[in-house]
Amino acid sequence: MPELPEVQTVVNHLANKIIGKVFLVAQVKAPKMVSHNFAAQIKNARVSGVSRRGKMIIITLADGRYLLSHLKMTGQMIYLDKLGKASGGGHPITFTGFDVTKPNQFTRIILDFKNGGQLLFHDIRKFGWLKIVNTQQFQQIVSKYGVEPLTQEFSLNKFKEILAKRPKLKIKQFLMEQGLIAGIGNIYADESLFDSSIHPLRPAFKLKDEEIKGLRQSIIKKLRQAIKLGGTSVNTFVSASGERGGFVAKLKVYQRGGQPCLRCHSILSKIKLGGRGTVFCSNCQK
DNA sequence: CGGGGCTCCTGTGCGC
DNA sequence: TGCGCACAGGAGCCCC
Repeated sequence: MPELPEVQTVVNHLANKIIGKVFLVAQVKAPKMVSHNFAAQIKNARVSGVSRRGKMIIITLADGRYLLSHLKMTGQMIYLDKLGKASGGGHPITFTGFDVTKPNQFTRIILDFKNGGQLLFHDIRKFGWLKIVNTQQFQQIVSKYGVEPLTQEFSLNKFKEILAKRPKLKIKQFLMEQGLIAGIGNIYADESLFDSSIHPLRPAFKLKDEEIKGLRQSIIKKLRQAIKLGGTSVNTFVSASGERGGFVAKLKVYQRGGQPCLRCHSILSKIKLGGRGTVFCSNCQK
């Protein structure tokens, strides 16, 4: 599922392709996934920027509005050039037997640009969305996100400060709380906790200074590593050019429940925490 | 506040 | 072979 590194990967690709382009027509095959009157509102809008806040994709429009999108679990945004090819040099890949670099049965929204080029929004489960908002709505949405972990703002002091806001929350759930830290989901929460040897059920206020320091470093390290490798392709993630991510080979605990810990060879535990699968090593995460 | 559960949705993989 | 079901889970929502 797309988290900060995967969304950043998509944003990086899109930024190179669609800035300056003007939307022409929207084909909305799944009306629930878009905001009211979407097709009419997107028409003739010019893209002036592509960025990210947490796991949300922000496409800035030249007229002051914003096209926002969330990939949720299985969303994909694919850019096709005027020849209908997914540029970026990626090899075409398939998932559930379908080529993601062309429209298929999971293509929920197609946005055509003037003078060629298309943006495809694929989503098997239809949890993802696209919406157009004005400046005021945008400010309100963005203000609900917590600190960006890959910015200078995410200092050790800042981390301690936000941990103190929710002292009783289990550290894994804390890490996934978008209003506290933006962009971490199930994969990077589990991986960061393993990397820093911290048990996912520890209450935030019980972390020692050294552990907080280590966890912060692990979060930054894992997110940066994943961005460098183009994200993690668990299930259906692909970049905007349809490529799979390379971080999947670096996963140490995620989806490895019941398998040996790569550090101490104990069998990794798997539990449910807040409805989410959580894998950790009960021997080396304390 | 924390915790639990439900909801949206659909493909996959299991047991029988 | 095919049916039924648990599971995957981001995030909003509800209730206790």
